[in-house]
Amino acid sequence: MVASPPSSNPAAHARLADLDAPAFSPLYQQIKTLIVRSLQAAEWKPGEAIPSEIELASRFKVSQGTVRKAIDELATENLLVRRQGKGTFVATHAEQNVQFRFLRLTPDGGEAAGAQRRFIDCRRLRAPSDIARALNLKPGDTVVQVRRVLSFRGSPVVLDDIWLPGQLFKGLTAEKLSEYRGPMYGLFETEFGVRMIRAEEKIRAVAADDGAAQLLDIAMGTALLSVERLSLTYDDKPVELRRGLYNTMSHHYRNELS
Amino acid sequence: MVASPPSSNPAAHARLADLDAPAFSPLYQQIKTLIVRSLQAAEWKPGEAIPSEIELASRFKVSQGTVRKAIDELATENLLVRRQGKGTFVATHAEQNVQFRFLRLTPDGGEAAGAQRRFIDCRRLRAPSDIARALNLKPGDTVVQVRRVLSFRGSPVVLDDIWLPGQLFKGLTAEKLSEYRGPMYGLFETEFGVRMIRAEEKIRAVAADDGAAQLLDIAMGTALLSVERLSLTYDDKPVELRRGLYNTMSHHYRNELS
DNA sequence: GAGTGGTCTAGACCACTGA
DNA sequence: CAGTGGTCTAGACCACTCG
Repeated sequence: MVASPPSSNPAAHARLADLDAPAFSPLYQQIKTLIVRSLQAAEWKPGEAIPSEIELASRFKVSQGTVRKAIDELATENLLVRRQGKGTFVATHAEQNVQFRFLRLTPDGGEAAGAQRRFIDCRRLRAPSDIARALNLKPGDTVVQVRRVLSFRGSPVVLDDIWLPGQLFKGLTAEKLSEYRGPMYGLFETEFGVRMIRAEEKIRAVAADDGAAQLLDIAMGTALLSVERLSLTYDDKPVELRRGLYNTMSHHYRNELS
Repeated sequence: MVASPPSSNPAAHARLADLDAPAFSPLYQQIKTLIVRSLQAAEWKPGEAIPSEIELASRFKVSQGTVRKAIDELATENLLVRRQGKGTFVATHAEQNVQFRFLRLTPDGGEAAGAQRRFIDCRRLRAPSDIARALNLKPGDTVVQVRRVLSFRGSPVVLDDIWLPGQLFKGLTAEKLSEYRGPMYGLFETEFGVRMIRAEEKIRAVAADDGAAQLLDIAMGTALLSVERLSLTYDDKPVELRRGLYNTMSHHYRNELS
């Protein structure tokens, strides 16, 4: 792999000497990078199987163990999913079992129920400066703004305002959003080829303003959770900014620390 | 290790046949369990080095690779910390660099500053029923309750109410809390031998009541983040319940999703 | 230089899946 | 049954730390 002589063991670290003064990078890291590139180039699509470890090992001219270590890390980063006996698959948001992978809201009682979605708005506009900055766009670039409400057992609980780079989401309409079954990020994958890899959230407590109060069917001034999410795709490129208001009367945001 | 013949490779899986109908458990999992037991028994204390991989391998009669895999997982679970060239160490809260490992509050500007602590109260009492339930205590067991305020740059930001099982925290006083330099969990480790391994948080938005408003120097009714944390030690045994109120005017709770 | 963790290989065998 | 990932071993060598 990567300009390495075809010989065996000792060659692995020889790469170090080839270059000027590069940071040393283990083989399995380089393999990781190559695999991510293939994912990025959609050589294998979400939900599909990638080549077997043995095949990848022979392709990259390294041992199976090295490929294993690379895949192991990609699996713990949730980019890949291993299934014993079947293969290794590209992770996807478009599956039932991983629904709401990014939604940390849980009913106080315990059992998570399905959500009803209602799309209030979907329009294209020039990005406000704060949005543009967060999404790494030039001022004046167009963004798609989506506004929606999530309800559980008939009660509105979440009000989301979502901004997406217009460049990447050409042809996104309220109709498409409404028609699609499954999580929104699934639609983004299949329709626009945009995969959300990870996200950073900033959480605050705020008082409901008039508009939020009406849409969430609560009194103005009610304390709400404000969740600002920046979603990133490969190479940590930001592709979604989302501002959510959560009514936490009968739900809570759960988090695990370790 | 574990009733295994001293022979080499094929013996590893023989354990499967030894027992009735046990769930198959890989060797490295069993090693993990043994290491955790030693941690639990304080055979190695927080901050200390555990034996080298080679030594553990010979002790458990397995290969170094198997020990490595066990330690790898314990390291990603933050029970151990690897330091190349030096050894593997028992993770600890009593260190500068991991201060606030469990406090996800960040100033909006960016730079995290040191916190000033002020202890308002530290008393022993019979556990209220909800506290007892959460901590897995019998009704009527005594708990230690601590109330404190954290300030940043002179402004009060966090009001914490903390409940601890009285059984485990004999002799905990406001004075000890005030005197101790470093994070509270560091004191718990060194003074009481209680190690916080992981925690679950439930987050809500609430309105400040009179008492909280005064202590946090804000108007009554201000929206606050309510963070209820249940901290667990080995074997997922709950050892702390904490109810925090965070003023998020100039700070936010940050979270990473993946 | 000795001792530690980190990387890499090669090969054996086990567990699971699906044709 | 063949093919996949999962476990385990043994041995070599590299990178880092510290005396």
